[in-house]
Amino acid sequence: MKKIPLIAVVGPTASGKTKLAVDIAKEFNFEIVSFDSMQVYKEIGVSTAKPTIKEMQGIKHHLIDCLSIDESFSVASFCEMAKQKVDEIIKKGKLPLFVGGTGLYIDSFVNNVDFSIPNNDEKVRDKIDEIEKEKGSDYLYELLKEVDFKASETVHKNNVKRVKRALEIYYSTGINKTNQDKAAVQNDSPYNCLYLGLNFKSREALYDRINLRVEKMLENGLVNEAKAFFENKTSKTSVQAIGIKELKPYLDGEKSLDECVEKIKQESRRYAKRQLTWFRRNDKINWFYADEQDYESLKHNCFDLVKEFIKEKK
RNA sequence: GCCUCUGUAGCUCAGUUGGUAGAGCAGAGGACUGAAAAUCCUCGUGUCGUUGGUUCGAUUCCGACCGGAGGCA
Repeated sequence: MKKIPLIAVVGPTASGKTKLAVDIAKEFNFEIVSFDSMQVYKEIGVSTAKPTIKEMQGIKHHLIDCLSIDESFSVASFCEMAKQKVDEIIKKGKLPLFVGGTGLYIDSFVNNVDFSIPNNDEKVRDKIDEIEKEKGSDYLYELLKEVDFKASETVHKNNVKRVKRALEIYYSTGINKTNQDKAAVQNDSPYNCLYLGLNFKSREALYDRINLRVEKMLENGLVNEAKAFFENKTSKTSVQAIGIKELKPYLDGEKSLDECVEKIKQESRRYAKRQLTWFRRNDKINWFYADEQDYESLKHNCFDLVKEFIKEKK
């Protein structure tokens, strides 16, 4: 069967993905689908560096502003929503252009990971938390060894969040994580993805951009956005947003604004580093370095790859 | 000007009763399948301010000098 072509612009935060994506979408009449765990939230736009209406330049953007901060989000929901969007776009005779920074999301979608078996259960999770309180996290790890020895070898003992998740999978379905993972990736993917990776040869250059962008966020009302955020009901997903959570001590009068802003910059830099670690292991990514060539030539190099990619598919 | 304290990893500081040193943070690399902007793992050689002296041997003791903080004038 012929595979559905997808194009994805990936890269660390502040590398310039938004602009490049819009330019590509304009050139080829694509619709943009965001794969970003935070840009889905309506109420937070400054901290998430969401594209403005002006930056979108009339290009249709999907999976931005579709949730409220009191709703939680997950890879599974993402894949479900993205599938719907991709189907719609294909039906229109167009192609989707994925843009974002949440590597897990795009890879899970492209590889068609199966999330159809529900294996998350609040009650089970509460029960596990209770066991942890009574007997400690080392005990949880011992349980995991019994239930899923292979997972206990992969998941580090100190990574309590993952230990708990593996136990949750087993206790809510009766099938352990190792076996479920195996089944989830068995399906052949209906997609063929062209990855365009945006990065900087100089880490320092990337970090300079990040720092500068945080300053711009402040000018654009980051503090007010954070203030409003904490006045509302939030979810365990949305509270993770960098740029918001770091301002809490300032809003509570515990730390100076400067201290908190420094923290935002630092957390953003670390986030960029983690993103790079994730993307680097994907050898399908075609990397472009924004500090090695000027934007116009970079853009045209991307256009060439895209042109070739969609020609093959016809 | 005199007195006291202080100068050790990018930062904050331990430490060596004299045998050339180690934590936290920062930083780098890595892992990652329903919270992923999260969570976790690994990695520490630096003229121990400079310069003389004592000593087999000094970052450690002594002197001088140069920074920094405080006190007295």
